[in-house]
Amino acid sequence: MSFIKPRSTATTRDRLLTVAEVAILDKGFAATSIEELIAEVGITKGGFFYHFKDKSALVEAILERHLIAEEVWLDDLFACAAKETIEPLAQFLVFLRLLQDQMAALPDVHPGCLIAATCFQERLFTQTVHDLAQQNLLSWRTRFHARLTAIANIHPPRHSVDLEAMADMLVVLVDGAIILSKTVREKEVLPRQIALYARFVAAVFRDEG
Amino acid sequence: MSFIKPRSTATTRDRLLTVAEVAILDKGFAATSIEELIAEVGITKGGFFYHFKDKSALVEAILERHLIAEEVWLDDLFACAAKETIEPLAQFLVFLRLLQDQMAALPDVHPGCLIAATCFQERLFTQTVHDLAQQNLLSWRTRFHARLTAIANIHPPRHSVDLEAMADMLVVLVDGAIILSKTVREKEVLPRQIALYARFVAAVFRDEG
DNA sequence: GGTACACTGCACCATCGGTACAGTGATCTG
DNA sequence: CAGATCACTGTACCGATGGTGCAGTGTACC
Repeated sequence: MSFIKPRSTATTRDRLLTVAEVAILDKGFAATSIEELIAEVGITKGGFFYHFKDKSALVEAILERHLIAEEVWLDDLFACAAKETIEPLAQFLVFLRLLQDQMAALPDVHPGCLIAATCFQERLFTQTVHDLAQQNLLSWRTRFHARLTAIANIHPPRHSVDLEAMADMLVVLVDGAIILSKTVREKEVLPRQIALYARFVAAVFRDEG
Repeated sequence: MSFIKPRSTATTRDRLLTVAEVAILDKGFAATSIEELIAEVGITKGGFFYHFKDKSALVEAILERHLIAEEVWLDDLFACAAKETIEPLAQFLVFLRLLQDQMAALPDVHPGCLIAATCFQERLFTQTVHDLAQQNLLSWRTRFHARLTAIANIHPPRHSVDLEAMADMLVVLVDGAIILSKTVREKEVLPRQIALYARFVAAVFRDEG
């Protein structure tokens, strides 16, 4: 008596991804059961395994979607910053300001970071999942390293610094701040760390005065 | 036919803690089964539940032990730094150098952070576990905030900075760097971030010249 | 000699991830 | 309009794992 008509795959699969992403960030991967996900979406177990061959494949799909969305998000933020100024340092500082504002505007403590979550549960995930996580972080590194190099060409750094480490520092700060803010339950931690990073960047590159 | 004679509780319990800590850092909490732990230690399931009422109690005990050990470790590092100089800024920079060296000396990628691991698996642990994690991070904040305040009293900061955020920054960098280094599998990430933090501290407080 | 400690050994339960597969209504294709 | 394909349903079942309960047992301490 299936009075519920089949929905398009895209919709059901996407709803599954969204529901799972929220649940995993909220409770952790291991604490999120397939049964609870299908109950929320309104399908059966068979339906779940029709879309994903196992729980790890679900995480792969979430991560893939997340990676694309994050790239778009960062591109947008940089595009916004580019509207204000074309000067590389100023532009980067505007970008950081926008990032900080968005993090400050979150209603609650940041929901968490999928990449960090996968990193502490090594054996629960396939190699593909870890590869996607790696790809994600390296993309941040490359992106910011390019910006910093461009800045350094115009503003010779006052203190000799490792630009790659400085690029890494932003993603490191964001992930670390999420951990700290979740653990001590203070939502201000993340925007404050971004602000401090901006100070650092300014201190290194801003011309004397 | 119990030909294996009972060992003292302290020993068995402690061995359980050590084996579990290594396994959890290596594979994650969910992927670490009680069965595998007792096999390694050489006791039965009944023996395990004699010591810990459940898996979460095991993590509580590991965290409690870890907290104490970490305090001792940091105290030692500061004591070492204090032998070199009594000047607060120089002392803090020596401490950071020691921390960096120790992290650089690790044979492999840092094994991970228990606190971070618990933070992304919220529902798997009791409130006590989360409270212990919070206590641990707040202890870092307090410790470093006191140092930075002492430094700021002597060396008025060149750039106005949020000293609490700067104190948080160290623990944030360490946790974040562990995530990055584990994910991209580069062990240099952690010492490099500590070095960069030291640069930042120096840039903020070091007198002109 | 008695008691507490630190277990053993075994039986058993519920949950959960995962498999297998037959069937079914809606939709697309020629 | 027939037939194929899609997106599932429904059911039955399996193994691993966390966890319970409890009686018994060798050792150490008082």
